[in-house]
Amino acid sequence: MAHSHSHEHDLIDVRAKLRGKDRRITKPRQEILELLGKEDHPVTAKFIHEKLSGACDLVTVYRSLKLLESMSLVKRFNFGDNTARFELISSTDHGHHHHLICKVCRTIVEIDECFDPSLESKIAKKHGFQNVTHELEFFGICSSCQTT
Amino acid sequence: MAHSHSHEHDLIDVRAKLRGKDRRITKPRQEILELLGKEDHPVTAKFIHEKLSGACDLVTVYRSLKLLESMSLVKRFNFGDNTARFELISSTDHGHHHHLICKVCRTIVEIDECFDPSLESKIAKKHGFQNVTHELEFFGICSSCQTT
DNA sequence: TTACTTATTGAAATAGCCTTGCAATTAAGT
DNA sequence: ACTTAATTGCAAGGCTATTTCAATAAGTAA
Repeated sequence: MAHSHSHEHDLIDVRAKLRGKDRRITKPRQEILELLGKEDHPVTAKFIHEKLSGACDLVTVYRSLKLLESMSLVKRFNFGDNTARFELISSTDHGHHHHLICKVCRTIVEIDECFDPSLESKIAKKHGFQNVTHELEFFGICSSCQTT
Repeated sequence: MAHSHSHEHDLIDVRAKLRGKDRRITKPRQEILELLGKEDHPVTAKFIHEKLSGACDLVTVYRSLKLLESMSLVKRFNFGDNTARFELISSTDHGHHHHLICKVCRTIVEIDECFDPSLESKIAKKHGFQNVTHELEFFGICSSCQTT
């Protein structure tokens, strides 16, 4: 999970990565990273902006997330509601995990299971693709939302 | 694939389904269904509107697609570029198949393979969810776009 | 066919997410 | 501190998709 290791360590990584790219460690970026470190599930830019309540502009949140994504520090998810969600990439699962989302209340559950990686390489080979990855999300109705 | 069975048969189904819902078989809806029947891959509302060149308004395309989706005649896909894509649900695979998308040129390849369904039921059971489905898309770099 | 009822359409306006342009600000190196 | 260039805030703009409402057309019944 995103919050399972120390934030200090993360920040050192970030500083190193930023320096190499001629970029700066700014207050908004630090705050966004810190917030993401505390969240268990992917969150929207709007959510981050509200939680940070005035610490920076919403535009800056978007820009920061885009930067952090390009640096592979943050992963972007799309749950089909036209709103991007972002999660800190954890060092344990390299950002690769999936979600189970309630179609009714939009509750998100983190999923560790995945299918056998041979499926991916098989597909890549069959169609001559390289660097094949996948996006997999599960949708259903959570126990609270079931009409029984 | 979407175009693998007769359009006439599809239209009979559509008529029956529409009648039961107190809805009407209009020219735009017929044209959209016909167009989708000819496409091999999911297409955007804008694409449909352009192909139909003035046959109806773009708003009508959106509305029709939403209706057809609610009737399980059309399936909506999301390839992460903030644009919904739509495909006719074929009677052969019940609309369940996946795609391999080139990250560079956005070429789409239809994929028949899928992981073992036991993974889905396992996840559903573990978290107390019902009616669990999944969205799975593969992304990579196609042979034409590889720098080698 | 004609008349009637109501779903559907087109056009313009609106909503929501996200991006861009530019002047003002601030981080980082010297 | 000084300098340089990245970054921010604000306003404006872009794009996908939805809503409103009067006009239109599909389906039904006479």
